[in-house]
Amino acid sequence: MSETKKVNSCTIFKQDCDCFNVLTKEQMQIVEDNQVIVEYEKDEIFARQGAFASHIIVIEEGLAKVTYEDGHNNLVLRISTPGSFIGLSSISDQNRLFGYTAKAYIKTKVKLIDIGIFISLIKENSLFGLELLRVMSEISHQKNARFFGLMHRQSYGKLADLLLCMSVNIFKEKAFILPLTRKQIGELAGMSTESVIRTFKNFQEDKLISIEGKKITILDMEGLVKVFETG
Amino acid sequence: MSETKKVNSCTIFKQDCDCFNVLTKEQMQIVEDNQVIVEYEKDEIFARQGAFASHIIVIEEGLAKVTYEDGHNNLVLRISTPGSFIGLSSISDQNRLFGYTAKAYIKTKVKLIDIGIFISLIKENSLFGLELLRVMSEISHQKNARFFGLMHRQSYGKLADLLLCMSVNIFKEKAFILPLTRKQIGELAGMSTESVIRTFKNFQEDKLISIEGKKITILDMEGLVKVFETG
DNA sequence: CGCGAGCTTGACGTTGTTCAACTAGAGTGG
DNA sequence: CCACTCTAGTTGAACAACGTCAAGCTCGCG
Repeated sequence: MSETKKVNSCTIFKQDCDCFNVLTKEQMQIVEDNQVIVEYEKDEIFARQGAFASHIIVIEEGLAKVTYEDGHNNLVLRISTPGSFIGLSSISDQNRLFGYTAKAYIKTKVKLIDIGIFISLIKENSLFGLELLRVMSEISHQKNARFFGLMHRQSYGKLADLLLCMSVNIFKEKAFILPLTRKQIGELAGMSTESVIRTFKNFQEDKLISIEGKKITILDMEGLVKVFETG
Repeated sequence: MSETKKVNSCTIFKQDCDCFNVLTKEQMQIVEDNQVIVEYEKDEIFARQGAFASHIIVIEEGLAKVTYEDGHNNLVLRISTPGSFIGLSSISDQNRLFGYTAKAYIKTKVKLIDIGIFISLIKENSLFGLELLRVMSEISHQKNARFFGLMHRQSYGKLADLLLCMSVNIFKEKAFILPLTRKQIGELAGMSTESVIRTFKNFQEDKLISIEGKKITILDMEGLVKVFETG
């Protein structure tokens, strides 16, 4: 009853959308004629909060983090994996500014689509707009779940959540190489670097996971789920 | 530099949208022929997370809270004031379920629009869809700012934020009657009832505000802003 | 008049941050 | 090839902010 779903609350999800499928052949051609593929290196910023959003960005390959900042602190809104959009929410900003910053965790290839063209496609093809509404809605749900987790869970639960999400949603393996530093993991889970380390240590002592450098192996999936649910 | 904007981070904002203005006279007529006005009493729930969203809801009068729940805990996503939509994100959910719960803080009048009709309007009129994208985008920005605040501020800052937002965005007065219990204020600001009380007490001792029952008067706006910025 | 919800206060415990020190490994340049 | 440095990771100790608990209080209402 109280458990509506077993969804985990991370916002690191693969969001494949059919948006472009609803375009006509001609419209698709317009997109293809006006898109640019760019590759960014690790740690490069390819969308900066407050800057003019001249393009809609679609991640092709790689991994990026999307953060909201204010100079002192920053909050990771989500992780973007191939297929996800960056800058959708700028479509409607009257100034067309990015509402957040996107930075490559690893070498990341993105597709840039001119925002003017993108908007004209929305105006021409209402189904395209509807699909985009679907995407934004999905992002919104994910964000709600993510923030719910960040607010109401404590470190054990948050970190278990993150590991489960990485394993289940991103890598689809029980063992995976996490290309993030402890610090980055910390900001993702909303906790300090030290707490991440200590919690990892406890997880290892409890035989839930094993860690060798950046390689994390989930030894006891059920146990970790239990921590996620109760922590 | 580091202060990009002076925006306060609450998600209790008035979100008036021109969505319906882009409809043709005929389309507007369809909306009007298919809308129902309903009034809910204080504490009544008019949208329940996980339930079928048969209608899009527009707040006409009153004040409501939108929460994300999981049985044990709940997280206030935003406060809805007249003009705001509830259920927009269900448009695109394939099951058309509400992603959150909406509950009236006070007597609240809402307009219900059949979701099927709403969607057909989006399909017919791409400008309508674009406007809705604009709204969702706005909600998204507000949510980012809100959670940024909830995550990175401590109780003083969060409560100062809330009071400023109430005063500036909702009531547009330095003195206003907050129709919420301490507990409700607490869940809004992400803190315990007791912490709300203690913080209020401190604010009064510092001559920032005065409180008589539910009536709150901001005595020192600048001081409160300072607390908001530094706390 | 008495009940109960909301409010207030104090004491206490705990989580998790912060700080500081130390280690390990990866580059770098003489 | 060996200091030298820099980053990332690790550990311990101290501390602070908050939540929790428990107890009284107050006020509105039946």
